[in-house]
Amino acid sequence: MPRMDSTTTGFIVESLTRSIVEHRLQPGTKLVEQTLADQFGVSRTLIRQALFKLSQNRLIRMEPARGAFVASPSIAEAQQVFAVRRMLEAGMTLAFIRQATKEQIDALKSHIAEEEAAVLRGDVSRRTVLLGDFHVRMARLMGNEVLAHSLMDLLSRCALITLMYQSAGAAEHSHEEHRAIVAALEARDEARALLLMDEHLCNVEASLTLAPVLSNTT
Amino acid sequence: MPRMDSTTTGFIVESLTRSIVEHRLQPGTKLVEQTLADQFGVSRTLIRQALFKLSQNRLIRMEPARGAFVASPSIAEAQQVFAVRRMLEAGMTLAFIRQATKEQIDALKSHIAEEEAAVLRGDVSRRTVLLGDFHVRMARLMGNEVLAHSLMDLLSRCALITLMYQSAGAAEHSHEEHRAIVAALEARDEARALLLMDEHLCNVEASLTLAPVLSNTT
DNA sequence: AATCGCCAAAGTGTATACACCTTTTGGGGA
DNA sequence: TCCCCAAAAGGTGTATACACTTTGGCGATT
Repeated sequence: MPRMDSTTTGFIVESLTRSIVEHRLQPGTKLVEQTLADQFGVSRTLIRQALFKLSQNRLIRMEPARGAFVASPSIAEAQQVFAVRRMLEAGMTLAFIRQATKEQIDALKSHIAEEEAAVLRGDVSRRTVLLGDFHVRMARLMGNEVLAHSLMDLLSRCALITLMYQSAGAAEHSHEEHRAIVAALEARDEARALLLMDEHLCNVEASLTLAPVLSNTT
Repeated sequence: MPRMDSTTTGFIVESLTRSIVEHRLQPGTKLVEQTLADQFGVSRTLIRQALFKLSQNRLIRMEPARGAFVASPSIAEAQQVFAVRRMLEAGMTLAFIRQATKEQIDALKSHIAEEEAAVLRGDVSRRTVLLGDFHVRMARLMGNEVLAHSLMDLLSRCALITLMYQSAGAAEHSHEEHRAIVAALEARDEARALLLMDEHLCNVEASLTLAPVLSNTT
């Protein structure tokens, strides 16, 4: 397939990411290059590029000469990912309160409205996407692309972690917590916003079937 | 070259990284695949893998159908990288103070000793490496590989940024600041350690020829 | 003299070929 | 029957071939 368009690899990455995050490919599944190549109608070259990118995102792990497997993050790794998120998002929250304009806060509010719409009409997959996007959008609104990119990375890993370790009443109230965070941001209440954000992340982590969470909050 | 060993690509990545970070390849330089392939004595396949990895690290940027170029991070990007480092390292400092054992603090002290040795014998390149490693080692000692990996990423970008924007008396006193941070860690003085770490990062950033720095500290 | 267009050279993007490693399977011996 | 080894099948790692895009220069046209 000569020069389909320059986003071919990106398309494959997106497609596989969805398959993993939406559970169509279970953790531990082996991804055979030629099989994927046939399915996507491309050569192994492009598949290998895509797999390599996914391995950088830690959504799959590649074992030399043995192949690529859908990642199955350990509990320890899950806790580390959440710990890093708490560090990053605490800093982000502070920066947001100090620098955000009214327009930026309004943008967050309209995101909350989108979340609510998805919740009300019971659109679970859309809701899941939006709940993750809330955090990335905060970073983007701050104009810090480096931060946004780091967070996106962590969030895709969180999606996988959530699916592996989710328990019964998982993170139903994330949307309400987001709303509370935005309220604190708007009130420019640093302490409260920090606390709410940290609690929120701890709640998400605690809703998994992992060991208890140690917060970073003072 | 059939199956040299499974670290061939890694070797090329390391080699190019050094070339970039040590200024043998200046920002903006085009990296032609066949030329590199000849130099390393491998095929373009492996070179492309290496370039792809470097582009994920943001040490190079790849333009579709035009090639790979040594990155030249903008001032804005530099500031964003430092902002993220401050967030991450503030959290790390807190966690370290709360969780670190005496052995872990001693490990940091011995790192400081290594730094001092390099400073005393005027080994500039070794000193540079160690000054960066201090931060990564802190993360490693905490047992958080996710954090360590994120920091390593940011540090390699910082190395490039430093080379692009360094001014005359660049970061000579980083070693002393590290020593002070470790002292605060040992004293379990949270506020002081946080302050020192934040100041340290601000100093590194301020020693560049960028616009003034806004700290995250309260 | 300046500009536009076309052609050739250089270089990237994708596919394919082939070498080597891993895994599995089947048969023979204890 | 069970274990072990060997051979074949399946799959990854690297090299190479070929298609397409970009770029620089030369010449014709205005």
